[in-house]
Amino acid sequence: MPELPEVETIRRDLEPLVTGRAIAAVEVAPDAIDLLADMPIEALRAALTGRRFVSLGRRGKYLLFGLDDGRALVVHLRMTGRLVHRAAAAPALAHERARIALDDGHHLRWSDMRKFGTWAVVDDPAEVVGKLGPEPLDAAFTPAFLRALLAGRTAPVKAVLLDQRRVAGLGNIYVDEALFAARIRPDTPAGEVSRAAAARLRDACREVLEHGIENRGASFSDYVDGQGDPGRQHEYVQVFRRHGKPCYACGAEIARAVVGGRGTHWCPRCQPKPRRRAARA
DNA sequence: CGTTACCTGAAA
DNA sequence: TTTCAGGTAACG
Repeated sequence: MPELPEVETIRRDLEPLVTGRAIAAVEVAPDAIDLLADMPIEALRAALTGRRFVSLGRRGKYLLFGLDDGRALVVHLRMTGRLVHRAAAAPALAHERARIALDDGHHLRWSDMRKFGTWAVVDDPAEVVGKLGPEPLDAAFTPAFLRALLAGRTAPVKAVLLDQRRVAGLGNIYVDEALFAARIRPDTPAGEVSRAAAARLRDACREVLEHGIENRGASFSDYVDGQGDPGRQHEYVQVFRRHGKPCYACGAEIARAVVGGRGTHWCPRCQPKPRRRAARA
């Protein structure tokens, strides 16, 4: 469900609502064991109850809740996880499986239809996020960095962008949108992306993510923000899930195929196959 | 490297 | 009934 813009929107929503708040109680549904990577529910409850939230950060698609004992609650929403701030008396969310009671009469409610999301309390968030690639909105994500990432690889450029160890935070929506904006076909072998195209792609990644944040995320199905409201970015996508419809730029029919194991959308005219270096006569 | 599994519900 | 889903880890 959530990619960088969706997780960042939730982070910005929740940060002022949880920072400084103490944790009065933690309730986890009995069938929510798989929520926790390694920790028994009782250990989670003991680690959180009585603690105070001191910060809320994000790395890639992870939310990092800093605790006043120096540890951190690290949450990943995977496909359908939701984290919503609600008055304590508010009715349960659909598929609600956990809640954190704050000391101001509100809850952080957790729901997760597909049960893929994870929580972990760790001494150092690097235990979880240490292997991620750079943030695409940081200065370290330069054209030269991206070019080096792609160089020499035969995997589709889309697969490289989706690999969180190489760049952190891009997912299926924003990769398709960035490749459209950069006029690169998603199945192009990464090593065949030209220097100029790689430079366009670097800018395109940043632009689509920034637009996604400005529009508070894309709600194609399950994503909601920290208040439980959908975003608007799905109204502005150029190619994602638009297969069979006309390209806004040229009118050609948007195509769909599986690339890198994921449903992939592109404009066959705006994103032509790269011109192979002419064979020597 | 690509494929499969994890789980549930909506859409085709 | 079958396919598909915004993610990732574990396979071969």
